[in-house]
Amino acid sequence: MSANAIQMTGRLEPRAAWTAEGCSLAKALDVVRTRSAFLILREAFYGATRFEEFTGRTGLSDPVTAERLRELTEAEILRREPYREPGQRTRERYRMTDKGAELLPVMVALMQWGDRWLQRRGAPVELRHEGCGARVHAELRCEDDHRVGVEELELASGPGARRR
Amino acid sequence: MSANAIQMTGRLEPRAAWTAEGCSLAKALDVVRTRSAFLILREAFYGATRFEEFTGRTGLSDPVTAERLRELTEAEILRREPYREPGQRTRERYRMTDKGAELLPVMVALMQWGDRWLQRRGAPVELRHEGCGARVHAELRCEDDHRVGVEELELASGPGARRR
DNA sequence: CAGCTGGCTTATGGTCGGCTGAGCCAGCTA
DNA sequence: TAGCTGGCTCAGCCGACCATAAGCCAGCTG
Repeated sequence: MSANAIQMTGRLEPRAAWTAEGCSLAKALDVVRTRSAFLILREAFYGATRFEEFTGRTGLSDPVTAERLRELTEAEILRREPYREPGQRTRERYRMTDKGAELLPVMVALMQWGDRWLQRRGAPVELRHEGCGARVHAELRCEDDHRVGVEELELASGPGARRR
Repeated sequence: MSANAIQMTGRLEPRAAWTAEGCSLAKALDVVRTRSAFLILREAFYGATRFEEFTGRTGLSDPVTAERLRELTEAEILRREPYREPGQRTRERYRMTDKGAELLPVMVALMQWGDRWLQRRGAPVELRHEGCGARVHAELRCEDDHRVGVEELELASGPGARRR
């Protein structure tokens, strides 16, 4: 067993007896699989709401941006809502739903991995805890609030597992 | 400003004055952008090391598996090493490097989002803390160990920012 | 009422990600 | 020596992802 692999317990042992069919990771990737979707979500977290902001800040083309916004809205990660600036006509803007907001740990985790392994001089952008000002990162915790490393993880069958 | 967006501080305000060029998230996505790469990493975390395990458990075809293993090895996320089972010839297997292991929070975060929003009956597979047995999840913390929600985040310029 | 702007859509084409099906090579086993 | 198995490679194809270039429409501003 590799040093960086997760231990198996209970009904998941032996590994040869099951596959990850119906896996939540695969399902999540079916919803947000593309680079463009991640970039649009990044900008949504950064506060972008208007079409032009999304294209301008991500460098994506108009057609891709439009298609992705449609898909993310369809998936209820973004919500379209009308708005009106003074002296302007009514337009649509895009805001994060709670479902979308819960993708934040994914984004932060990816970003910090990039900061650590792919940048020379460290993070170009840092996340800070408002008020306290300390840097923010994503980490694994158990419900008893212990910090958890790879070697301390066990896999177990959950409530959504298919019985056979 | 949307309720689910991050606040800006200091040199990052106003947002119109900067773009996320050189962003770590985009760089990370350049390394692991495909569904197949995520699935292979999932299986590597679950303990797979041999070519046949990767193809069998992910459902990916041979050519894609081979190409992805090559790319992940090239990116130093996996490491090839020779091994030999008794009465067999020497073969190669793939193991996670430390760089690869640090992608675990990304995988866990994606998986838990899928568990929460895309499954009917909850997680098919659960992660537990070895020994203590409590369920494990990914979350955001600051260096002072406070739990951090979306509305409590601030963006600031980091050491790797481009000055102009 | 002409023009401009924001927010798109349409058309076209290149590159990438994935599949199937076939073949190849090393070395063990019969 | 012939076959089998694991770990691949090669060829050919299709659909998804992304770009560029152009056009469209609503409604404000001159």
